[in-house]
Amino acid sequence: MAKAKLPDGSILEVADGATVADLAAQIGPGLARVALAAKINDQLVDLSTPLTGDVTVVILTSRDDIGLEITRHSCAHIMAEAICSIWPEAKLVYGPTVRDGFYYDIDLDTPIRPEDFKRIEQKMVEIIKADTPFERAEMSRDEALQKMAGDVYKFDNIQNAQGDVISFYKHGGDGFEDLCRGPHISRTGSIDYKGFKIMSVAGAYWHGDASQKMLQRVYGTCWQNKKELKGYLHRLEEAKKRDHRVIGKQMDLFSFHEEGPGFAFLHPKGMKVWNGIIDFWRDVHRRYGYEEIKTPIMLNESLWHKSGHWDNYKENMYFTTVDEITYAVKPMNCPGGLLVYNSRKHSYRELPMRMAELGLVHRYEPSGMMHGLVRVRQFTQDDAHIFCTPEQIQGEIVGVIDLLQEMYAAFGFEDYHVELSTQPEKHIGSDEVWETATNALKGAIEQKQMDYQINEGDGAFYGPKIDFHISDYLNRSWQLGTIQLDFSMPERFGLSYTAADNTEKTPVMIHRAILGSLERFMGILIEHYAGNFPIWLAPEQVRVLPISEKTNDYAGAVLGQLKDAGLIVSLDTSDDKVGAKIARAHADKVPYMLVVGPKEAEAGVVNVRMRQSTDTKTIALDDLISMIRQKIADKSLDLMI
RNA sequence: GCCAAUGUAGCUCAACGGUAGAGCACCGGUUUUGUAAACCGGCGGUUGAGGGUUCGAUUCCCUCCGUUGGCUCCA
Repeated sequence: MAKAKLPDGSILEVADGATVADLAAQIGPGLARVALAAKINDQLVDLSTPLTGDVTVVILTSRDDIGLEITRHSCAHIMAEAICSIWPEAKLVYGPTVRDGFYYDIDLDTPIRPEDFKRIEQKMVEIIKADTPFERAEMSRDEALQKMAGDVYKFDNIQNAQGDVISFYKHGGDGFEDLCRGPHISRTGSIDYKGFKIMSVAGAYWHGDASQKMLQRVYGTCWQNKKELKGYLHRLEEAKKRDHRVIGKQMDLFSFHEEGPGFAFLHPKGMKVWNGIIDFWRDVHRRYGYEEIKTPIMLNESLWHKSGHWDNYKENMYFTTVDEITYAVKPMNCPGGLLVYNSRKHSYRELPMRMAELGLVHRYEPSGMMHGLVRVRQFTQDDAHIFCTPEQIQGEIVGVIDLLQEMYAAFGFEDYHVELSTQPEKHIGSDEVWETATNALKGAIEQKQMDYQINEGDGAFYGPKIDFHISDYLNRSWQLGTIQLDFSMPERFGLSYTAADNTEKTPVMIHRAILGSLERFMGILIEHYAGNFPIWLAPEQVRVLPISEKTNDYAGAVLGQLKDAGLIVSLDTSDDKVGAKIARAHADKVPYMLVVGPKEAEAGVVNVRMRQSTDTKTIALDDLISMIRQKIADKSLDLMI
């Protein structure tokens, strides 16, 4: 007899060699029907796995995240079979699950087009309806290699596979078989044939290596049922509405033009948001002891030879020649900052020196890389370079993290993750210096009690770094802040300071950015707020809406007072009814709408309506002004008055 | 850059091998309006650019440019 301990603590005895499916049936016919796979002693297995001895068993259904993932993986196999049945020459490469679905990489010379999705889906429905079992077959690695000797992709997969036992799964009437670790659902019919959809096809290099063959990656999504699928498709539609490119157009914040691909044009309203961000940024940096500098956007090419950018970064740079002198448009601000440092001698008493720069940089990006404001060819970095002694490193890093946390909190970003990248193979500087520097970074993160992930060998060639990442609404991860230690530049540029013992020493240089690229940050902010900027950042804070022309004079007076109070305000004197004016103000995402008619004019008050609310409140204008000003000063995320 | 898709009025989208159409926006008029869109009229397009096929191309084909979704990269 085998003893199975279940999640509720109970122990069920089953005949030795009985399968998980048998166990599920013993627990109840309902469970048997929805069971997809199981965990035995925390190991994922198929329902057909026999039970022996004392084990803990968790039976997984599509309600479990893992159950759904297994379903998706099985769905990927079914799609692979469908594709192979349509294009027999297709070679399967690799088909994992991803968030919300799965993909399968396929080597096939005929392009798979969106028009083909329907017939692939139809074939998949047939396979699901045929309800054939997934059957696992195991063999040794050598046997598997021999079996797949003619298939470069599967042969490669087997070589990369972990463990000594290699498994294959078979399903379908034609005996479709694929190398796979498993587990899988027990029958193809367990998938709801209305619960999946093929989403897109894209190119993907084998092993993600641009020198390898471009494969076709077919993406699909799969859910418990039709309703869940529809919910997912609906969420995608909603996410599209939040896309900063869409909102940017709607709200007239910025635009792009063919004349300058990857160069953003900020419109008046976009500039209001931009200036709101940098006013705050300057205030914070002043408080944290930074000085601000500004360096030219192009500098003599020779400087970039000296800095090492010519050797390491030339492909991403723009150049221009005037009077036979070649200038490089700066892709980074550091060389300019170094020239500023070197413009006079420095004493140890001045350190740490924190020099900030909102530097406009240009980086040539391959055309396929560009994406709205978040991936551009020209952007403004909120850069700073800190020059300090080795002993000061950790304290400075902690200071940067403090500053960063204060800024992120003001924008309401709670969810970000930290990555520490360590010494890469190709690097400069001794192992000792790297260790000291890496420990300083680690020490600072630990001192701040932050969780972090280590990216071994992912540092820059000149030093280790810490990166701060956040996810946008479409779940793409973006790097915002970065703190990088640099051992290369101070030496290349012969930086020095006079130490207490009157010797000349080389300072340590820390590069850091908090928001990263202001353009990108603005894009992320737009999505984060869905265009509903908090009052302190809103490109239009208040709009006055007179009921009719008869109240235009009073509305004008209200407008004047709001302007005098320093608020960004406008007046809608169009010949529309107030309902239309309100609808338009909502579309423009204006935080406060002031409706004024004869009643308000008589009493000298305003009727306030807040964005995202249908409540209204009548209030004296002076009171409203002081409340709004308070909210701006507090950077309040709440509009309620 | 690579793979695929795509480009029609300021915006969102129709149509089609035979002279391009709607809604919103804009302009003019009527209305003087009370909390998410009053009514009437008008303006607006060498259909991304350039070639080719054709009696005829916005439609089919090619090249280029932009954009979108991915892949590598990174702020």
